[in-house]
Amino acid sequence: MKNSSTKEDIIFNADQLFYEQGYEKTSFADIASKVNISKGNFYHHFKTKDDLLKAVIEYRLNNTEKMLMDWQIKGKTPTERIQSFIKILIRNRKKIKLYGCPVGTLSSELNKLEHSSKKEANRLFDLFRDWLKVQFLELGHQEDADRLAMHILARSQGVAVLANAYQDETFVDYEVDLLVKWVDNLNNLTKVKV
Amino acid sequence: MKNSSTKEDIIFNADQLFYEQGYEKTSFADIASKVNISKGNFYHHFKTKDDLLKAVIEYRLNNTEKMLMDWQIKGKTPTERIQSFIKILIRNRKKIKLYGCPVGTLSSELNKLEHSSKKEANRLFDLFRDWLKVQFLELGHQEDADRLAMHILARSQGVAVLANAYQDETFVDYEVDLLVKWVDNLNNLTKVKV
DNA sequence: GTCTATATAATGATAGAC
DNA sequence: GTCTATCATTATATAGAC
Repeated sequence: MKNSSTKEDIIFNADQLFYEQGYEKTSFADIASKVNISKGNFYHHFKTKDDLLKAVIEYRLNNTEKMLMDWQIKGKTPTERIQSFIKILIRNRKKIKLYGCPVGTLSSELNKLEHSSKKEANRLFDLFRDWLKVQFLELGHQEDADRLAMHILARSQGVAVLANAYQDETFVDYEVDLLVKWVDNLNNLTKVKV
Repeated sequence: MKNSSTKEDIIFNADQLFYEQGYEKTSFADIASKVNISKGNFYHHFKTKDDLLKAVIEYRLNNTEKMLMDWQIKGKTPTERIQSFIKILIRNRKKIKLYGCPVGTLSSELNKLEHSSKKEANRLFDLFRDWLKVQFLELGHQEDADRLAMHILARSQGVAVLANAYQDETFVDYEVDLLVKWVDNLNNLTKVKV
């Protein structure tokens, strides 16, 4: 495990650079200089740049899974858990303002590149989608749980795109309020139904 | 005007390629082959690639302005006009599914590249934002016309990102329905108020 | 495992003939 | 205005010494 530290360093820094600059724009030279290794050393750990991307996506998938499990434990009700998701826009708004959503922007880029890893990158969306769906199912939305999950995902993506375009953090706050109210409203309707 | 045809050809094809593949990924070779000119000829019309990007953005700005003026004339009420905007998601859903929103994806890419033209690219958002704001003002939303404009812009962007990620056109239809209902509801509330 | 040196291909860009 | 070279630079990737 000791000698895997450089590999982890590469993944960690590539993850950041891919987010901040985009995958295409980020060169091995960029990463090598940030990790403080030579470009040659690189290829001992990853055969190609695509290979590195795969590792970064896997890293992100793991981190996301951990985060979702954490939310699952800490939120006492589905509504509370959904709000953990919504509030991520607030928690990360500084980075979202600067670089957009890491999931959405990578997806957009890889889709345009027709990149072989685009499917894997979109699995990041699946993690959120499936997790949200579970919450809506618990709230009693048997019929449209997936639709509601997609809706809330789309709303979040839209907020990220515009916060990034306008470099505007306060816009995030306002839209998050709207989303929270939307969830509360859903919850109330459900309670009335039941 | 006759000899400007090649220049226009370049802009027209670059516009498409920047949308489909992204700005960074699209090379002069790509464009030259599509326009059927040599790479050398290129530099007679544009000094640099950045220069070409500026021309493409200007081209898009002009087209967008024309489209908005057209909607302004053809829509008889603000609600009808806002729906022209929303329905663009339906009209362009095939391309949105494949490449996302041309405005949003260019904005995201240029923001990550810290490109000198990012401000100009974001003016595309401004055109829609200002136009939508006018409609909401006419609907009587003096206080929050801009907020409503941003909200509807964000919703549209979110739909585009997810339709692209999931290569799903039907999702667009569903979200467009929700948006239309949202506008109708606003309109009714306004009428009641007045 | 890490380095230096290098191969190779593609990119944006230029020079100059026609 | 368009073409055919060609250049300089950068990118991914490899070879081989340590």
